[in-house]
Amino acid sequence: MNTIDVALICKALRDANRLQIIQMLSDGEKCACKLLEAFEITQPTLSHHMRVLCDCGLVHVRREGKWSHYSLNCETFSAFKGFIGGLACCGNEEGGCGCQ
Amino acid sequence: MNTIDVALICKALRDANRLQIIQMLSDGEKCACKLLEAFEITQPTLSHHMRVLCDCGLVHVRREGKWSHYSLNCETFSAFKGFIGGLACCGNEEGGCGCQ
DNA sequence: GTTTTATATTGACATTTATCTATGTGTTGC
DNA sequence: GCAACACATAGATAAATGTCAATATAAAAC
Repeated sequence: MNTIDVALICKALRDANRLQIIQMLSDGEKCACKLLEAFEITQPTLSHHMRVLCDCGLVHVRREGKWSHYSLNCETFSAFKGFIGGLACCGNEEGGCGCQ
Repeated sequence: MNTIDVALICKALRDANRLQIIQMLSDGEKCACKLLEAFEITQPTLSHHMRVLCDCGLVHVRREGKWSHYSLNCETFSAFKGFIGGLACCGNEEGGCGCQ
């Protein structure tokens, strides 16, 4: 997974509602109707959010009759977690680039 | 760290340039001039990006004379990694919400 | 077949945002 | 003090985006 892919996923997660959707899906597969109950948004807006989440590969949809069941796409999500988790952060306060 | 904070950070990381800046800072502290060399953007644009990264708490700036040295803010960044890493994803393909 | 139900698509609109040019601020060196 | 340097801020603009109302699609129920 490269920077572009990660940026696409972050772009999808920049919305607090979508982030909360991911949190809910992390608990297990949910259908659109259940997700809709949890938010103060209209149905088309939720549909739009789910499309964004699916487009970046973070979420998978399983259609069954008139229901749409959404779940996290493990492969993409794990790769994303790996990228973020792989970034170091501690022990780099001083003497980096050699300016001055 | 709650959903709002994480969404703010994702909002900051939604830009591929900023994500790459984080990647560079993950390697150690860098001054603005070194960062600028790595991108095809103007100085004010870089300054804007750094402000966004600082505002969400992800990056720390150390001013020294006329130089600005940027580094990852370990505390915020670790909390973010913890949030993302803590989201489960596997083994939830079936039977979630009880629809139907 | 008609109605209801679950979800998706379209089109519009206000807000946000990435980028630029121009300018300001603060520091260093002469 | 003055010029050069590193960086920040202000203002403008085009593009992206979250949201909604209206409508379409597609399955289920009758």
